[in-house]
Amino acid sequence: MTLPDLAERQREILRAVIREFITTAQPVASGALVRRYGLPLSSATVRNELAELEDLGLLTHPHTSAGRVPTDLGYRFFIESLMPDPSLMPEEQLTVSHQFQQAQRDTAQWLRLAASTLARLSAEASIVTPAAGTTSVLKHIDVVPIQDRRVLLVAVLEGGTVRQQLLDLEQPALPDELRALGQRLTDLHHGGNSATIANAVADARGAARQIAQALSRMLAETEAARALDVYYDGIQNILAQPEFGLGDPARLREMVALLEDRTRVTELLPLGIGDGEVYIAIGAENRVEPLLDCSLVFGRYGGSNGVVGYVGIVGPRRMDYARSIGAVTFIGRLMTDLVRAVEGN
Amino acid sequence: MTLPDLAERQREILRAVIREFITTAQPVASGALVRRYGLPLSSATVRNELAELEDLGLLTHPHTSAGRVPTDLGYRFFIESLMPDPSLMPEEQLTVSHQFQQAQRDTAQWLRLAASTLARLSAEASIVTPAAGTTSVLKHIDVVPIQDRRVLLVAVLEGGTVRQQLLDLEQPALPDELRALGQRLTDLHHGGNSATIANAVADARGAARQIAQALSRMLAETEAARALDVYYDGIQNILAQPEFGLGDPARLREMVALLEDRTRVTELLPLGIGDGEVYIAIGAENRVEPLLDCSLVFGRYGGSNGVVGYVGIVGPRRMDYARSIGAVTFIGRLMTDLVRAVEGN
DNA sequence: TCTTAGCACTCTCGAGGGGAGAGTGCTAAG
DNA sequence: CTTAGCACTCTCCCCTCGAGAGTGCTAAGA
Repeated sequence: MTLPDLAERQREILRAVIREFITTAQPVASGALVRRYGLPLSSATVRNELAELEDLGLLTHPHTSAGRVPTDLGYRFFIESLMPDPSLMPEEQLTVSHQFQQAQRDTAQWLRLAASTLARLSAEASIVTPAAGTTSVLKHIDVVPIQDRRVLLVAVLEGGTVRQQLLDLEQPALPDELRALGQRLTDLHHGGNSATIANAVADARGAARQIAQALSRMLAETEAARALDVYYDGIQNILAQPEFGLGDPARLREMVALLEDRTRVTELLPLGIGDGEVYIAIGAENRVEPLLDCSLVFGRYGGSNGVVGYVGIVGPRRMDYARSIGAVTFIGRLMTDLVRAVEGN
Repeated sequence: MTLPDLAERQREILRAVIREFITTAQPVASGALVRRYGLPLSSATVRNELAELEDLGLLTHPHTSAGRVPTDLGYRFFIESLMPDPSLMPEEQLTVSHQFQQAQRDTAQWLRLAASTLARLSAEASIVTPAAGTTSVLKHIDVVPIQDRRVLLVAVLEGGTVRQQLLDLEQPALPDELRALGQRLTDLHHGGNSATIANAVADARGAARQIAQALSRMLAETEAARALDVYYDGIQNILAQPEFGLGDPARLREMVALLEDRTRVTELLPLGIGDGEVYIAIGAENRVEPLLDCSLVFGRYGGSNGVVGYVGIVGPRRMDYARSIGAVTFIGRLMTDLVRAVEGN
């Protein structure tokens, strides 16, 4: 589907239709366009242009005597060649950056903040996944004594994730011994992943062996659980959309169920896109059933060595694309900076 | 408001009305009761009894020719003296315990699992807060080198929370030095809180001083941020309730907004209750505006030394209280066990 | 005294029927 | 090429009305 060429006046009118529809959620009438956008034309002329835009597939009619509504192609055209600069206002950028700096420097909090900020900026629902590579790489291991044989394993992974796990040692150990053990294991397994650590288990004995086993399993589980570690926010914004709030409640429920089900949300991620790119799926372009009436705007962020995460927005087709793209781009950049900082690049 | 005494037949009828209303969400007719519960009575007799229950304030009428609906007092009576044993089935308990054991032993994951399990068991929305004392107490500190002057501070707190923060040291340090520093700081500040560590800052120099400052601030922030660390799940279940789905969409939105706003959710927590108790607010009994048509079922869990968290369910007045209470009690007990394990008791 | 059949009465809910209003498409004139 | 004018269409809201469900009351029966 290639995008048609349009005369400047038609571009102007299409832009106005989409702007109007985005704010009112009502089919746009020719008269309203003339009135509200001060076009130097009569409504009849506008009607002729609208009819032509409809022939080109950019607009539709809900029924004969209703105003015009953009089609998916219409939105696409808008995004490709009519949209204003989507950058956030400098003040907004500053405010958001400031919030991220003020947040405790903790990955989970950053992710939560990213999700809530995206939701607030776009007034839609947001999705954020943690940055992670395809395999988890160990950076540091620490063994914290809890009570005689019981210890807490704390593992810092490449990318800044921190994992913890309780473990009951076969033999009791003194805090100093545990400390030394943590140090030795860090030296030994630094840079290792689930597989390499599993290989090294054979060479170890006693507590070191036990911990290495636990570590290997933990890293494997981390990779498996990664898919489930998804942050979302702004479901209330979906409920506020007139097209969803007034429509079929079962459909609405399905949408929310999809967002809440962390195993399914990951189906939405545009795994193919590159850094800095923005992926946009309009309406039926995304394949997930309950979201056929929704649009997705996703960005990717991440560090150098294949460590990537996604930030995205889910809203009605009628969403403010410029704003969403601006928000996704900006938050994505912010998250990239944070990941890079933790990585040490 | 004291609860009235009822004859056995009235108790039977009230129980049937509530059971029926919970499943159908429709006003209950006298005829339907006779038909569906095999009462050895005519509908006229049941009508007389219903009228009396209404006089006692346990039931109401939406309008003259409609069936009966329980009042808040009716639900309260049901919970106090009509409800069956709320314990979950042994198989369910086993399944859930198993899931918790299988989960990675990670506090955040446990909390998430608790929220989703509660939501699934009760088919309502759930809220879970992490276990935390009124002040954060340090248990272990670790300094992980990232890149020359940049380090990652990892602090393990009493109760199993793990906090992390990036820090740029004034002077570069070797990994071994950092390791020793972590060890020294752990020995020094173990058992300390934000205030005691702040006091000790004056005595320290260089990196130790910098880290102590960061630690103190981190602990203070942790206490402040605790209120924001809330897990919820099952919003889709709220949307599935006919009383909310078909009603005012703005009202529905307010409810979801309340759940999503972590600063406000904490207003729902029954700070006064004891361990093992279950707090139940029916309808208008809870003070939070958008939830006047909802009931809350909350439990408290926690360790010995004032470290407590909350698990709860939010649903329509018409919720299955036995099931909700059973779920809250069971998950609360599970969480208590987990916290105790991390504490080392 | 308790139970129940019978019946009048009330209220909701859904279907059907205009009428107003908004908006279009077309035609013909400027 | 633009635009005024007009017939036509479709939605939406309001009204009505009948069917159905359910109650409250009364009077008869056990």
